[in-house]
Amino acid sequence: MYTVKELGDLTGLSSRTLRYYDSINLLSPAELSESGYRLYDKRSVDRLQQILFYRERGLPLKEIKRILDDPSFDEIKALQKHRRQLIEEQKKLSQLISTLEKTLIEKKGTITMSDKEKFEGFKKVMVDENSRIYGEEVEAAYGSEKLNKANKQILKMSEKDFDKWKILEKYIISTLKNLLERDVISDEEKSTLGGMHREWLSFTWDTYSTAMHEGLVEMYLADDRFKAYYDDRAGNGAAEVLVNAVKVYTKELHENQPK
Amino acid sequence: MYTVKELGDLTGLSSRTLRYYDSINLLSPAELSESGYRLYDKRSVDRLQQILFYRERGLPLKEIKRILDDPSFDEIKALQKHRRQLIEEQKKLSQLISTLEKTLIEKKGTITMSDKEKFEGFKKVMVDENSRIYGEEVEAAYGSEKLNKANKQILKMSEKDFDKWKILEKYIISTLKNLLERDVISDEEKSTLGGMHREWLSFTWDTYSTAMHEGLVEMYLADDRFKAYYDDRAGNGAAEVLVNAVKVYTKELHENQPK
DNA sequence: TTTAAACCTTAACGTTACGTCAAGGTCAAG
DNA sequence: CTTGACCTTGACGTAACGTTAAGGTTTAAA
Repeated sequence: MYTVKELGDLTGLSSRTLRYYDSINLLSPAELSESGYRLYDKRSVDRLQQILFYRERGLPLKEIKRILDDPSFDEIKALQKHRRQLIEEQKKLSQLISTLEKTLIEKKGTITMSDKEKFEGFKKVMVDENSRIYGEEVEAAYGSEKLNKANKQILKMSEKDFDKWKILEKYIISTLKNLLERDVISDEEKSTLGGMHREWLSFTWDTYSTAMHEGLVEMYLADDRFKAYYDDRAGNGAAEVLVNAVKVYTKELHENQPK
Repeated sequence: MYTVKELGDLTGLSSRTLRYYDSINLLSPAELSESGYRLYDKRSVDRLQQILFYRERGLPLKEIKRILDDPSFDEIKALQKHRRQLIEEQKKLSQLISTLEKTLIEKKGTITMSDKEKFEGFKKVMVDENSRIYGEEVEAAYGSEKLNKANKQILKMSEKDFDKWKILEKYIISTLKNLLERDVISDEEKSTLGGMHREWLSFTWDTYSTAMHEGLVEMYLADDRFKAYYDDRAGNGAAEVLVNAVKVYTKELHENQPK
């Protein structure tokens, strides 16, 4: 049995918040002590965990209450949905960090960003409760129209992404080809190429670190298969140029001389 | 020049929000049209981007205004701080997903969780404007490698994912090869390797628990075929290094104690 | 050329999810 | 037996908008 303070410390919530949740009947204590203290038990704790997962996803408390109090509520399915949503959220964050890093480099004067690019990653992950948790019921009731629309959007998106991914790769290779014909390559050009490669990478890697990026391209050199891939497509020495470009790019991310 | 709606569409904000930001002097339009329409220019757009980065980190608008209006405000430094903070946020999310996955496994009846474990990852990332100004090295030390993404398994493994899977495996092996040539391997490096292995694993495993992860790598040692697989590719003793690395990684996950 | 849709404006009230007193009761430790 | 850290129920405050109302402007089509 936990008191409000204890449960608050456990979860990071304030006592006031727990009292508020009681007042709106979102989370009532298991019982009251003789002197009227709220006492929470294991079941409350589990319910609170669910509440916080939903809250983390940005659902209003009223909606959370509706969902949790629904007799057909399926805890496991809800948790799986949470996981998908959080993974989406993580993607958004990665995107945001990527936008931020691009901005950083832009401020240092080597690239320019479109206004649209400046806000990639900010927009909210869509929270559509109806389309999955009660997927079957919704479909039964309203036909599969709404559901299909949602699903189609995901498919369409990834198809588009896939195209973008391939285009980006082609672009990298043609840039490499261009640069190989030149005697001198400026750091700016290298950084731009490194950034392109990073963007290409971000389609397949959800998390990014400069160390890992450098490690990957170093592997390009060590592994003949990868080296051959770039050399074949863009010309001899292409892999080396790319590795060098990525290093310039990651170095710029770490340094902080303005302009 | 953008009107409210246009800027709103660009950023994902509502017109009302932009009008509100104007009313509190957080973001004023560059000028007003003849008929009184708000018109935003490039400078507004850049300022708005900064505002949104701060907002994403959870700072109250009043504080954001104070920071941006401070004459000593350094845009580049601010962006770098955003980056560190967002990476921190990413870490929290990974932790949360891990908690969620543990909960899922618990619900399926194979493990039990302490009440404390049930809330790991919920607590807010500290938003401390003043601390950590001198933390550039910290950033280098804990890159986001450790922050692995959970299961891609939701979707069937696409061609794209399959490539990533193979690249990741190559990368693990080349890291192993590197580490084998060294006398001392830090816990950081081990943990990073363990995290990579987990990410690799997540392509084929639906759910994750540290116990399962440990169990799997222990099997690597017991089963000669697995041991040979890594030893052949990365050198003698590679399997042991990997097992050790995974143990460091899972231990860190349990202790929730970075560094 | 007019007319309807889709913008824009200010003003004002509503809402969510709490924070913050205030005034008082309870409990374990010293 | 007193002190300090808890707890209680109000009740008002607040941040960051959403929403509605009442009306003016722009644009593109009929």
